[in-house]
Amino acid sequence: MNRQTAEALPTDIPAALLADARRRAVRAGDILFRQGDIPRTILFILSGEIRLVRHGPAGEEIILQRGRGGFLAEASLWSPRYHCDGVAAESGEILEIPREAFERVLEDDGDFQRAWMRHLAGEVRRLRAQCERLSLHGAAERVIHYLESEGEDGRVRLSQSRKSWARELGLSHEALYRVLRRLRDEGVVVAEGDTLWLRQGLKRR
Amino acid sequence: MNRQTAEALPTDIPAALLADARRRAVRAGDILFRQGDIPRTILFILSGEIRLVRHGPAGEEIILQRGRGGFLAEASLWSPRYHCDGVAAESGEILEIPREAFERVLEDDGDFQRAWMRHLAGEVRRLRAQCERLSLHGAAERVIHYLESEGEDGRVRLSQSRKSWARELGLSHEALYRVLRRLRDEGVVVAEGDTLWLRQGLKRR
DNA sequence: CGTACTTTTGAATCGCATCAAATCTGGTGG
DNA sequence: CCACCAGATTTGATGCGATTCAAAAGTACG
Repeated sequence: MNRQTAEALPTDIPAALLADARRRAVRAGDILFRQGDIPRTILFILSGEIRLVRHGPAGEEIILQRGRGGFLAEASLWSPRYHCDGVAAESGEILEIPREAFERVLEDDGDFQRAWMRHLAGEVRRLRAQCERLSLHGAAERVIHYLESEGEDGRVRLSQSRKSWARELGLSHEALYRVLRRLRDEGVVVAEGDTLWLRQGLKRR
Repeated sequence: MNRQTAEALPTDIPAALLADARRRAVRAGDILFRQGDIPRTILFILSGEIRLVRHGPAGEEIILQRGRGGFLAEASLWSPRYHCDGVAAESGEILEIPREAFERVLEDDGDFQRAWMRHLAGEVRRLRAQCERLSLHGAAERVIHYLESEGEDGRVRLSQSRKSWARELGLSHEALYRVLRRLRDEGVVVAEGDTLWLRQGLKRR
Protein backbone atom coordinates (compact mmCIF):
# COMPACT_ATOMS: atom_id res chain seq x y z
CA MET A 1 0.00 0.00 0.00
CA ASN A 2 2.85 2.34 0.65
CA ARG A 3 4.14 1.69 -2.82
CA GLN A 4 1.17 2.92 -4.77
CA THR A 5 2.02 6.57 -4.96
CA ALA A 6 5.67 6.06 -5.61
CA GLU A 7 4.94 3.97 -8.65
CA ALA A 8 1.89 5.85 -9.86
CA LEU A 9 3.39 9.34 -9.85
CA PRO A 10 6.57 10.85 -11.14
CA THR A 11 9.17 10.93 -8.41
CA ASP A 12 9.82 14.59 -9.04
CA ILE A 13 6.91 16.95 -8.71
CA PRO A 14 6.64 19.50 -11.53
CA ALA A 15 8.65 22.58 -10.70
CA ALA A 16 5.61 24.77 -11.24
CA LEU A 17 3.93 23.02 -8.34
CA LEU A 18 6.91 23.32 -6.04
CA ALA A 19 7.03 27.04 -6.66
CA ASP A 20 3.73 27.58 -4.88
CA ALA A 21 4.00 24.80 -2.35
CA ARG A 22 4.50 25.41 1.33
CA ARG A 23 6.60 22.97 3.29
CA ARG A 24 5.34 22.08 6.72
CA ALA A 25 6.34 19.79 9.56
CA VAL A 26 3.66 17.79 11.34
CA ARG A 27 3.64 15.75 14.52
CA ALA A 28 1.69 12.65 15.44
CA GLY A 29 -1.89 13.56 16.20
CA ASP A 30 -1.91 16.82 14.24
CA ILE A 31 -5.19 17.33 12.46
CA LEU A 32 -4.59 18.72 8.98
CA PHE A 33 -8.21 19.11 8.04
CA ARG A 34 -11.61 18.08 9.31
CA GLN A 35 -14.65 16.61 7.68
CA GLY A 36 -16.71 19.49 6.36
CA ASP A 37 -13.75 21.86 5.83
CA ILE A 38 -13.37 23.45 2.44
CA PRO A 39 -10.32 22.01 0.65
CA ARG A 40 -7.91 24.82 -0.22
CA THR A 41 -4.76 22.80 -0.68
CA ILE A 42 -3.61 19.46 -2.00
CA LEU A 43 -1.29 17.59 0.32
CA PHE A 44 1.87 15.85 -0.75
CA ILE A 45 3.49 13.68 1.90
CA LEU A 46 7.27 13.95 2.02
CA SER A 47 7.68 11.73 5.06
CA GLY A 48 5.62 10.27 7.86
CA GLU A 49 2.10 8.97 7.59
CA ILE A 50 -1.18 10.80 7.11
CA ARG A 51 -4.49 9.03 7.53
CA LEU A 52 -7.92 9.76 6.20
CA VAL A 53 -10.27 8.91 9.01
CA ARG A 54 -13.98 8.81 9.61
CA HIS A 55 -15.87 7.91 12.74
CA GLY A 56 -18.50 5.25 13.11
CA PRO A 57 -21.74 5.69 15.03
CA ALA A 58 -20.09 4.48 18.24
CA GLY A 59 -17.23 6.90 17.72
CA GLU A 60 -14.74 4.27 16.62
CA GLU A 61 -12.11 5.19 14.09
CA ILE A 62 -12.41 3.97 10.52
CA ILE A 63 -9.26 4.36 8.46
CA LEU A 64 -10.15 5.14 4.86
CA GLN A 65 -6.61 5.53 3.67
CA ARG A 66 -3.09 5.63 4.97
CA GLY A 67 -0.75 7.75 2.93
CA ARG A 68 3.02 7.38 3.17
CA GLY A 69 4.60 9.48 0.50
CA GLY A 70 2.78 10.95 -2.45
CA PHE A 71 -0.42 12.92 -2.93
CA LEU A 72 -3.30 12.59 -0.52
CA ALA A 73 -7.01 13.32 -0.50
CA GLU A 74 -7.25 13.40 -4.25
CA ALA A 75 -11.00 13.01 -4.31
CA SER A 76 -11.36 16.26 -2.47
CA LEU A 77 -9.90 18.16 -5.40
CA TRP A 78 -13.29 18.23 -7.03
CA SER A 79 -15.53 18.24 -4.05
CA PRO A 80 -16.63 21.30 -2.11
CA ARG A 81 -15.98 19.73 1.28
CA TYR A 82 -13.72 17.16 2.87
CA HIS A 83 -15.67 14.03 3.61
CA CYS A 84 -13.23 12.78 6.23
CA ASP A 85 -10.57 13.98 8.67
CA GLY A 86 -6.88 14.13 7.82
CA VAL A 87 -4.68 13.16 10.75
CA ALA A 88 -0.94 12.70 11.06
CA ALA A 89 -0.14 9.28 12.44
CA GLU A 90 3.49 10.10 13.07
CA SER A 91 5.72 13.10 12.73
CA GLY A 92 6.86 13.98 9.26
CA GLU A 93 6.82 16.62 6.55
CA ILE A 94 4.24 17.58 3.98
CA LEU A 95 3.84 19.97 1.09
CA GLU A 96 0.72 22.07 0.94
CA ILE A 97 -0.05 22.96 -2.65
CA PRO A 98 -2.73 25.58 -3.23
CA ARG A 99 -5.64 24.15 -5.12
CA GLU A 100 -5.51 26.81 -7.84
CA ALA A 101 -1.84 26.14 -8.52
CA PHE A 102 -2.55 22.45 -8.77
CA GLU A 103 -5.40 22.96 -11.19
CA ARG A 104 -3.31 25.32 -13.29
CA VAL A 105 -0.47 22.82 -13.62
CA LEU A 106 -2.93 20.04 -14.31
CA GLU A 107 -4.26 22.18 -17.13
CA ASP A 108 -0.88 23.02 -18.63
CA ASP A 109 1.29 20.00 -18.12
CA GLY A 110 0.22 17.06 -20.26
CA ASP A 111 2.65 14.62 -18.67
CA PHE A 112 1.48 15.49 -15.22
CA GLN A 113 -2.09 15.12 -16.37
CA ARG A 114 -1.47 11.61 -17.58
CA ALA A 115 0.38 10.73 -14.41
CA TRP A 116 -2.48 12.08 -12.36
CA MET A 117 -5.08 10.04 -14.18
CA ARG A 118 -2.97 6.94 -13.80
CA HIS A 119 -2.68 7.73 -10.12
CA LEU A 120 -6.45 8.05 -9.73
CA ALA A 121 -6.99 4.81 -11.62
CA GLY A 122 -4.54 3.12 -9.28
CA GLU A 123 -6.47 4.45 -6.31
CA VAL A 124 -9.65 2.98 -7.74
CA ARG A 125 -7.95 -0.38 -8.08
CA ARG A 126 -6.56 -0.23 -4.58
CA LEU A 127 -9.92 0.69 -3.09
CA ARG A 128 -11.64 -2.07 -4.99
CA ALA A 129 -9.16 -4.53 -3.52
CA GLN A 130 -9.95 -3.20 -0.08
CA CYS A 131 -13.70 -3.56 -0.64
CA GLU A 132 -13.13 -7.11 -1.79
CA ARG A 133 -11.08 -7.81 1.32
CA LEU A 134 -13.69 -6.33 3.64
CA SER A 135 -16.31 -8.48 1.95
CA LEU A 136 -14.54 -11.62 3.09
CA HIS A 137 -16.02 -13.04 6.24
CA GLY A 138 -13.17 -14.85 7.93
CA ALA A 139 -10.34 -13.04 9.68
CA ALA A 140 -7.80 -15.45 8.19
CA GLU A 141 -9.11 -14.84 4.69
CA ARG A 142 -8.69 -11.10 5.10
CA VAL A 143 -5.13 -11.43 6.33
CA ILE A 144 -4.20 -13.74 3.48
CA HIS A 145 -5.92 -11.52 0.94
CA TYR A 146 -3.94 -8.60 2.30
CA LEU A 147 -0.66 -10.45 1.99
CA GLU A 148 -1.53 -11.59 -1.51
CA SER A 149 -2.73 -8.26 -2.85
CA GLU A 150 -0.60 -5.71 -1.01
CA GLY A 151 2.68 -7.52 -0.93
CA GLU A 152 5.36 -8.48 -3.37
CA ASP A 153 5.03 -12.20 -3.78
CA GLY A 154 2.88 -12.38 -0.68
CA ARG A 155 5.59 -10.60 1.32
CA VAL A 156 4.64 -7.45 3.20
CA ARG A 157 6.55 -5.04 5.37
CA LEU A 158 4.04 -3.56 7.79
CA SER A 159 4.51 0.15 8.24
CA GLN A 160 2.07 0.37 11.11
CA SER A 161 1.21 -1.26 14.39
CA ARG A 162 -0.80 -4.45 14.24
CA LYS A 163 -3.51 -2.68 16.14
CA SER A 164 -4.12 -0.19 13.36
CA TRP A 165 -3.63 -2.90 10.76
CA ALA A 166 -6.54 -4.64 12.48
CA ARG A 167 -8.71 -1.58 11.98
CA GLU A 168 -7.72 -1.42 8.34
CA LEU A 169 -8.83 -5.05 8.01
CA GLY A 170 -12.10 -4.32 9.78
CA LEU A 171 -11.21 -6.56 12.72
CA SER A 172 -10.67 -6.07 16.43
CA HIS A 173 -7.00 -6.15 17.33
CA GLU A 174 -7.60 -9.22 19.51
CA ALA A 175 -9.05 -11.12 16.59
CA LEU A 176 -6.05 -10.18 14.47
CA TYR A 177 -3.53 -11.29 17.10
CA ARG A 178 -5.33 -14.59 17.48
CA VAL A 179 -5.61 -15.32 13.81
CA LEU A 180 -1.97 -14.41 13.24
CA ARG A 181 -1.03 -16.80 16.00
CA ARG A 182 -3.10 -19.55 14.46
CA LEU A 183 -1.74 -18.96 10.97
CA ARG A 184 1.79 -18.99 12.32
CA ASP A 185 1.17 -22.20 14.25
CA GLU A 186 -0.29 -23.78 11.15
CA GLY A 187 2.70 -22.68 9.12
CA VAL A 188 0.65 -20.65 6.66
CA VAL A 189 2.21 -17.32 7.52
CA VAL A 190 5.72 -16.51 8.62
CA ALA A 191 6.37 -13.40 10.69
CA GLU A 192 9.74 -11.84 11.27
CA GLY A 193 9.46 -8.51 12.99
CA ASP A 194 7.61 -6.14 10.71
CA THR A 195 7.71 -8.45 7.75
CA LEU A 196 5.08 -11.08 7.07
CA TRP A 197 4.79 -13.53 4.23
CA LEU A 198 2.92 -16.58 3.05
CA ARG A 199 4.54 -19.96 2.99
CA GLN A 200 3.76 -20.97 -0.56
CA GLY A 201 1.62 -23.97 -1.31
CA LEU A 202 -0.46 -23.33 1.77
CA LYS A 203 -2.90 -20.57 1.09
CA ARG A 204 -6.17 -21.86 2.40
CA ARG A 205 -7.67 -22.34 5.87
CA MET B 1 -25.06 4.59 -6.99
CA ASN B 2 -26.71 4.62 -10.35
CA ARG B 3 -26.49 8.37 -10.41
CA GLN B 4 -22.78 8.71 -10.21
CA THR B 5 -21.92 8.43 -13.84
CA ALA B 6 -24.78 10.54 -15.03
CA GLU B 7 -23.72 13.43 -12.88
CA ALA B 8 -19.98 12.95 -13.23
CA LEU B 9 -19.86 12.74 -17.01
CA PRO B 10 -21.26 14.80 -19.85
CA THR B 11 -24.55 13.33 -20.93
CA ASP B 12 -23.38 13.29 -24.50
CA ILE B 13 -20.28 11.34 -25.30
CA PRO B 14 -17.81 13.18 -27.54
CA ALA B 15 -18.63 12.51 -31.17
CA ALA B 16 -15.07 11.32 -31.80
CA LEU B 17 -15.69 8.48 -29.37
CA LEU B 18 -19.00 7.51 -30.88
CA ALA B 19 -17.40 7.28 -34.31
CA ASP B 20 -15.29 4.30 -33.28
CA ALA B 21 -17.70 2.76 -30.82
CA ARG B 22 -19.54 -0.48 -31.46
CA ARG B 23 -23.04 -0.89 -30.14
CA ARG B 24 -23.88 -4.24 -28.67
CA ALA B 25 -26.83 -5.90 -26.98
CA VAL B 26 -26.22 -8.07 -23.95
CA ARG B 27 -28.41 -10.48 -22.04
CA ALA B 28 -28.42 -11.38 -18.35
CA GLY B 29 -25.52 -13.65 -17.58
CA ASP B 30 -23.37 -12.60 -20.52
CA ILE B 31 -19.73 -12.39 -19.60
CA LEU B 32 -18.14 -9.35 -21.21
CA PHE B 33 -14.63 -10.00 -20.00
CA ARG B 34 -12.86 -12.21 -17.54
CA GLN B 35 -10.24 -11.61 -14.94
CA GLY B 36 -6.88 -11.87 -16.66
CA ASP B 37 -8.10 -10.77 -20.08
CA ILE B 38 -6.30 -7.92 -21.78
CA PRO B 39 -8.52 -4.82 -21.89
CA ARG B 40 -9.02 -3.74 -25.49
CA THR B 41 -12.14 -1.66 -25.09
CA ILE B 42 -13.76 0.70 -22.64
CA LEU B 43 -17.41 -0.07 -21.92
CA PHE B 44 -20.17 2.50 -21.80
CA ILE B 45 -23.49 1.22 -20.50
CA LEU B 46 -26.51 2.51 -22.40
CA SER B 47 -29.04 0.42 -20.50
CA GLY B 48 -29.15 -2.57 -18.21
CA GLU B 49 -26.70 -3.38 -15.48
CA ILE B 50 -23.13 -4.62 -15.69
CA ARG B 51 -21.32 -5.89 -12.64
CA LEU B 52 -17.67 -6.18 -11.80
CA VAL B 53 -17.35 -9.43 -9.94
CA ARG B 54 -14.65 -11.38 -8.18
CA HIS B 55 -14.86 -14.71 -6.45
CA GLY B 56 -13.88 -15.48 -2.89
CA PRO B 57 -11.96 -18.54 -1.81
CA ALA B 58 -15.20 -20.51 -1.32
CA GLY B 59 -16.37 -19.48 -4.79
CA GLU B 60 -18.89 -16.95 -3.55
CA GLU B 61 -19.54 -13.87 -5.62
CA ILE B 62 -18.19 -10.52 -4.50
CA ILE B 63 -19.68 -7.54 -6.29
CA LEU B 64 -17.06 -4.83 -6.70
CA GLN B 65 -19.24 -2.47 -8.66
CA ARG B 66 -22.63 -2.30 -10.27
CA GLY B 67 -22.80 -0.04 -13.26
CA ARG B 68 -26.10 1.27 -14.59
CA GLY B 69 -25.39 3.81 -17.28
CA GLY B 70 -22.03 5.43 -17.87
CA PHE B 71 -18.47 4.21 -18.23
CA LEU B 72 -17.33 1.02 -16.60
CA ALA B 73 -14.07 -0.59 -15.57
CA GLU B 74 -12.17 2.64 -15.70
CA ALA B 75 -9.27 1.35 -13.69
CA SER B 76 -8.53 -1.18 -16.38
CA LEU B 77 -7.67 1.59 -18.82
CA TRP B 78 -4.18 1.73 -17.45
CA SER B 79 -3.69 -1.81 -16.37
CA PRO B 80 -2.47 -4.65 -18.54
CA ARG B 81 -5.14 -7.10 -17.33
CA TYR B 82 -8.64 -7.06 -15.98
CA HIS B 83 -8.60 -7.78 -12.29
CA CYS B 84 -12.21 -8.92 -12.18
CA ASP B 85 -14.99 -10.35 -14.34
CA GLY B 86 -17.54 -8.19 -16.13
CA VAL B 87 -21.00 -9.74 -16.14
CA ALA B 88 -24.34 -8.48 -17.40
CA ALA B 89 -26.91 -8.66 -14.60
CA GLU B 90 -29.83 -7.99 -16.95
CA SER B 91 -30.33 -7.50 -20.63
CA GLY B 92 -29.34 -4.15 -22.02
CA GLU B 93 -27.10 -2.31 -24.45
CA ILE B 94 -23.51 -1.22 -24.24
CA LEU B 95 -20.98 0.70 -26.30
CA GLU B 96 -17.58 -0.84 -26.80
CA ILE B 97 -15.01 1.88 -27.36
CA PRO B 98 -11.59 0.77 -28.54
CA ARG B 99 -8.93 1.66 -26.06
CA GLU B 100 -6.80 3.54 -28.58
CA ALA B 101 -9.73 5.71 -29.63
CA PHE B 102 -10.48 6.48 -26.01
CA GLU B 103 -6.90 7.45 -25.29
CA ARG B 104 -6.74 9.60 -28.40
CA VAL B 105 -9.85 11.55 -27.44
CA LEU B 106 -8.62 11.87 -23.88
CA GLU B 107 -5.46 13.38 -25.31
CA ASP B 108 -7.20 15.84 -27.62
CA ASP B 109 -10.36 16.89 -25.84
CA GLY B 110 -9.67 19.06 -22.82
CA ASP B 111 -13.27 19.12 -21.67
CA PHE B 112 -13.53 15.39 -21.82
CA GLN B 113 -10.28 15.12 -19.92
CA ARG B 114 -11.60 17.23 -17.09
CA ALA B 115 -14.86 15.30 -17.02
CA TRP B 116 -12.93 12.05 -16.90
CA MET B 117 -10.80 13.15 -13.96
CA ARG B 118 -13.89 14.32 -12.14
CA HIS B 119 -15.45 10.95 -12.84
CA LEU B 120 -12.47 9.08 -11.44
CA ALA B 121 -12.42 11.28 -8.37
CA GLY B 122 -16.11 10.49 -7.87
CA GLU B 123 -15.37 6.79 -8.12
CA VAL B 124 -12.72 7.17 -5.43
CA ARG B 125 -15.23 8.87 -3.18
CA ARG B 126 -17.86 6.24 -3.86
CA LEU B 127 -15.45 3.40 -3.13
CA ARG B 128 -14.29 5.04 0.05
CA ALA B 129 -17.91 5.20 1.18
CA GLN B 130 -18.28 1.52 0.45
CA CYS B 131 -15.14 0.66 2.41
CA GLU B 132 -16.47 2.69 5.29
CA ARG B 133 -19.77 0.84 5.12
CA LEU B 134 -18.10 -2.56 5.03
CA SER B 135 -16.05 -1.56 8.06
CA LEU B 136 -19.21 -1.24 10.12
CA HIS B 137 -19.92 -4.33 12.15
CA GLY B 138 -23.66 -4.38 12.55
CA ALA B 139 -26.04 -5.25 9.73
CA ALA B 140 -28.38 -2.43 10.73
CA GLU B 141 -25.55 0.07 10.66
CA ARG B 142 -24.64 -0.93 7.13
CA VAL B 143 -28.19 -0.62 5.90
CA ILE B 144 -28.59 2.80 7.47
CA HIS B 145 -25.22 3.93 6.16
CA TYR B 146 -26.31 2.83 2.70
CA LEU B 147 -29.55 4.75 2.91
CA GLU B 148 -27.75 7.82 4.18
CA SER B 149 -24.92 7.85 1.69
CA GLU B 150 -26.46 6.42 -1.47
CA GLY B 151 -29.87 7.98 -1.31
CA GLU B 152 -31.33 11.42 -1.70
CA ASP B 153 -32.32 12.48 1.79
CA GLY B 154 -31.99 8.92 2.98
CA ARG B 155 -34.40 7.76 0.28
CA VAL B 156 -33.23 5.01 -2.07
CA ARG B 157 -34.81 3.26 -4.99
CA LEU B 158 -33.25 -0.19 -5.14
CA SER B 159 -32.38 -1.22 -8.65
CA GLN B 160 -31.58 -4.78 -7.69
CA SER B 161 -32.95 -7.68 -5.71
CA ARG B 162 -32.49 -7.61 -1.99
CA LYS B 163 -30.44 -10.74 -2.32
CA SER B 164 -27.77 -9.03 -4.37
CA TRP B 165 -28.07 -5.90 -2.26
CA ALA B 166 -27.14 -8.17 0.64
CA ARG B 167 -23.98 -9.21 -1.17
CA GLU B 168 -23.12 -5.60 -1.87
CA LEU B 169 -23.47 -4.93 1.87
CA GLY B 170 -21.30 -7.93 2.69
CA LEU B 171 -24.17 -9.75 4.40
CA SER B 172 -26.03 -13.00 3.86
CA HIS B 173 -29.45 -12.40 2.38
CA GLU B 174 -31.09 -13.91 5.46
CA ALA B 175 -29.35 -11.41 7.70
CA LEU B 176 -30.51 -8.57 5.48
CA TYR B 177 -34.14 -9.72 5.47
CA ARG B 178 -34.10 -10.04 9.21
CA VAL B 179 -32.54 -6.68 9.88
CA LEU B 180 -34.91 -4.99 7.44
CA ARG B 181 -37.81 -6.58 9.25
CA ARG B 182 -36.51 -5.38 12.58
CA LEU B 183 -35.84 -1.86 11.34
CA ARG B 184 -39.33 -1.73 9.85
CA ASP B 185 -40.91 -2.98 13.07
CA GLU B 186 -38.97 -0.39 15.02
CA GLY B 187 -40.10 2.31 12.64
CA VAL B 188 -36.57 3.30 11.66
CA VAL B 189 -36.94 2.39 8.01
CA VAL B 190 -39.96 2.55 5.76
CA ALA B 191 -40.20 0.24 2.76
CA GLU B 192 -42.59 0.67 -0.11
CA GLY B 193 -41.84 -1.72 -2.90
CA ASP B 194 -38.42 -0.89 -4.31
CA THR B 195 -38.11 2.32 -2.36
CA LEU B 196 -36.69 2.52 1.13
CA TRP B 197 -36.15 5.49 3.36
CA LEU B 198 -35.28 6.50 6.88
CA ARG B 199 -37.85 7.93 9.19
CA GLN B 200 -36.06 11.06 10.34
CA GLY B 201 -35.15 11.60 13.95
CA LEU B 202 -34.56 7.87 14.40
CA LYS B 203 -31.22 6.96 13.01
CA ARG B 204 -29.66 4.78 15.62
CA ARG B 205 -30.20 1.16 16.68
C1' DC C 1 -48.90 -23.99 -15.51
C1' DG C 2 -44.45 -25.21 -14.42
C1' DT C 3 -39.93 -23.95 -13.12
C1' DA C 4 -36.42 -21.16 -11.30
C1' DC C 5 -35.44 -17.63 -8.29
C1' DT C 6 -36.46 -14.52 -4.63
C1' DT C 7 -38.40 -13.67 -0.26
C1' DT C 8 -39.29 -15.06 4.27
C1' DT C 9 -38.97 -17.50 8.68
C1' DG C 10 -36.86 -21.07 11.91
C1' DA C 11 -33.15 -23.44 14.45
C1' DA C 12 -28.41 -24.51 15.43
C1' DT C 13 -23.73 -23.25 15.24
C1' DC C 14 -19.60 -20.68 15.08
C1' DG C 15 -16.61 -16.78 14.89
C1' DC C 16 -15.77 -12.34 16.20
C1' DA C 17 -16.54 -8.42 19.40
C1' DT C 18 -16.24 -7.23 23.87
C1' DC C 19 -14.63 -6.93 28.51
C1' DA C 20 -10.68 -7.95 31.46
C1' DA C 21 -6.19 -8.27 32.74
C1' DA C 22 -1.23 -9.25 32.41
C1' DT C 23 3.07 -8.46 29.99
C1' DC C 24 6.00 -6.08 27.01
C1' DT C 25 7.75 -1.94 24.63
C1' DG C 26 9.52 2.57 23.65
C1' DG C 27 9.93 7.01 25.12
C1' DT C 28 10.16 10.84 28.89
C1' DG C 29 11.69 13.11 32.61
C1' DG C 30 13.76 13.00 37.13
C1' DC D 1 20.63 5.44 34.36
C1' DC D 2 16.48 4.28 36.24
C1' DA D 3 11.54 4.87 37.28
C1' DC D 4 7.55 5.59 35.19
C1' DC D 5 3.93 5.94 31.88
C1' DA D 6 1.22 5.30 27.64
C1' DG D 7 0.42 2.45 24.24
C1' DA D 8 0.95 -2.02 21.92
C1' DT D 9 0.83 -6.90 22.42
C1' DT D 10 -0.99 -11.09 24.12
C1' DT D 11 -4.15 -14.39 26.33
C1' DG D 12 -8.65 -15.71 28.61
C1' DA D 13 -13.79 -15.87 29.24
C1' DT D 14 -18.29 -14.67 27.74
C1' DG D 15 -22.18 -13.31 24.83
C1' DC D 16 -24.20 -11.73 20.75
C1' DG D 17 -25.00 -11.56 16.11
C1' DA D 18 -24.26 -13.22 11.68
C1' DT D 19 -23.63 -17.44 9.00
C1' DT D 20 -25.31 -21.68 7.74
C1' DC D 21 -28.55 -25.25 6.81
C1' DA D 22 -33.44 -26.04 6.00
C1' DA D 23 -37.77 -25.38 4.29
C1' DA D 24 -42.01 -22.96 2.88
C1' DA D 25 -44.38 -19.41 0.45
C1' DG D 26 -44.36 -15.91 -2.99
C1' DT D 27 -43.28 -14.19 -7.74
C1' DA D 28 -41.68 -13.65 -12.52
C1' DC D 29 -41.17 -15.52 -16.87
C1' DG D 30 -41.39 -18.58 -20.75
